[in-house]
Amino acid sequence: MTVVTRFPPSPTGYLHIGSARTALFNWLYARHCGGKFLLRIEDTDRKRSTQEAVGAIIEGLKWLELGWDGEAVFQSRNAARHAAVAAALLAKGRAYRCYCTPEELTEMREQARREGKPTLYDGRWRDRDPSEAPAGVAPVVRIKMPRDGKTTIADLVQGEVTVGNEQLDDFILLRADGTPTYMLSVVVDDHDMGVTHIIRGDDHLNNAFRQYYLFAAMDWPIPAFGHIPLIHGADGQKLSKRHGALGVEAYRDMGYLPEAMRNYLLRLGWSHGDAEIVSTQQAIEWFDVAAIGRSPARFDLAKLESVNAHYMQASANARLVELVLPFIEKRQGEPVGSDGRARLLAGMDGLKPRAKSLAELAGNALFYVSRPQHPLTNAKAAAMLADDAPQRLSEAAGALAAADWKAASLENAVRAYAEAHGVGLGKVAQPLRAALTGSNASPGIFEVMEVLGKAETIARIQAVPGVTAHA
RNA sequence: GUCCCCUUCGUCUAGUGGCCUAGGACGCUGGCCUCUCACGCCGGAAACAGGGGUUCGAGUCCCCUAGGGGACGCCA
Repeated sequence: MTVVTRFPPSPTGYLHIGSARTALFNWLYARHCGGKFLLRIEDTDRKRSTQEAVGAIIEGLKWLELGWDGEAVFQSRNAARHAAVAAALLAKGRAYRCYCTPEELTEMREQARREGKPTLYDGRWRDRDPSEAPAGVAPVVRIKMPRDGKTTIADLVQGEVTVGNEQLDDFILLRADGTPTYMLSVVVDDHDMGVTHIIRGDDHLNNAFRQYYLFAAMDWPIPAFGHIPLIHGADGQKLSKRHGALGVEAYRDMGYLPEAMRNYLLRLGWSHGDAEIVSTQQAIEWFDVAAIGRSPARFDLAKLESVNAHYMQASANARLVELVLPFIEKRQGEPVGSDGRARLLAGMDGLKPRAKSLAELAGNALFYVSRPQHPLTNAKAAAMLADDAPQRLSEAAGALAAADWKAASLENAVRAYAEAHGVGLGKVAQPLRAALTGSNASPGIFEVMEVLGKAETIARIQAVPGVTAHA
C-alpha cells in the first residue's frame, strides 16, 4: 500500500508555526514511506478564506522546502461531490433531514448543560416522519451515528482511545443552504484523494470518531489517524500571536534558516534517542509517527536560535552573503556595492560564529560595508578612542604601513609595536577595533584589517579625531 | 457542565521493570583559550507532580488526587 498523507490548511491567515510542524510531519512520513504528500486548501468557508492567505501558506511551504505531490486541491471545487455523497447517505438510510431551527438547538444545548448532560444534538428528527416537517424550514442533513456501545480508535500517536457512543451525536453533513460542512468535506476529499494516513493536531481527536463513522457509512476504507499534541507558548498557554504563533514568514524575516526551522520543529515532539541536529535526509530515514511524544511542547526561541546558529556555521559563505544582503540593505537603506559584497565574503568566516540569526549577522557585518561615523554611537567603543588612543593609533598606523598586508604579519607588526612601547596588546588592539569597526566587539582585528585592505584600514584610522596623518 | 488527552531538570527530551547514584541538548553558571565579542574545550547547579497499590524490585504497570491542554458550531 502506498502511503498518502495530506496537509489541509484553511486559508484564513498565514501558515503558523503549529501548522508548519504538522505539514513537516506529514511530509516526512510520506517521504519516509516513499509515498505521497498532498496539499488541500480547505477554502469552504468563503467568508473567511482569502487569496492572500492561500499565497502566504504556499509561500511558507516553499520557504520550508516542503514540496507537495501533484496540484493543490481546492476543497470548494468539490462541493457538488460532497452534496452527492450526502444524498447517497440519505438514500441508504444512513442520514436524515433535521428541521430544527438554530434557536431550538441553542435551547437544547443550554438545557443539557443545566442538567449536567453532554451538549449534543438529541436526535429528535432521527426517526420522525418527514410529513411532520414544519412549513418554511429548510432542513439540514444529519448522519445517523450509533446510539450505544463504545468506539475505539488505534491512534498512531495517542494509542488506543475509547469514547462512549453516547458522546457522539448526529452531526450535520449538509447545511440548510445545501452546502457541505467541514466534517463531510474532509472525509469525502480524504477518500477521493486516497489519503491513507491522517496526521494532524490533537484538537481533531474528537472529530476522528465522527469521521470514522462517516467513512464506515460509505463503506470506505478508514485511514489511520495520528493526533499530535499542540504546540504551546513559552508560558504554557495556548500559542497566541503574543508568543510565537507567528507565520513562518515572520521567522524567515527574523533571519532563521529553513533547515534550522525544520530541525527545531522536528525536535518539538519527536525524538530519536539523543539526536539533536538531524539533517533532513537523516530525518526522512528515521522519522516514525510512533516516536512522536504525547505531551504538548512549548515553543522556545532560545533553542531555535541555537539550532539556527549551528546551521549558519554549517552554511557556505557565499550562501550566507546572499541571504544576509537583504537584511543589511534594509538596515542601511541602500544597496551593497561590489566592494562590500567582496568584504562580506572574505570576512564571513569571522562573522558567522558570532551570530545566531541573519539579522544579527547583518548588524555585526555592517562595518564591512560602511565606515563608522565619528563620534561613535557605541559608548564603549567611543571610550576606547579616548585618552592616549589617538596617539597610539597614529603610531600603530605607521607600524602597519610597513607590514605585508596579511593578518599574521599585521599581528606581528602590532605586537612588536606594543612590546616596544611596553603596553599590552589590548591597549592597541581595542582602539584599532573601535576605529575600524565602530564597535567594542568584532571578529579578530587583524583579520578585519586584511579584509578591509590597506587603504581602507589606514583611512579609517586617520578618520579618528586626534589621529595625526602618518602613513 | 460533559467527554478526550497529557504530566522526567526553567525548556525540548532519552528512558518501554533491574544497565538510573535518571542521560543528552538549549538556557543558566564556574574555568580555560584570548586583541574584544563569539566559537571551541573542561566543570557545576538543575527533574521522575502528589498519594496509594502490583512486584523481590517502579521514572517505567494499575488506581486516585491535583495541575495543564483540547473538544463539545448549519467554523475549519
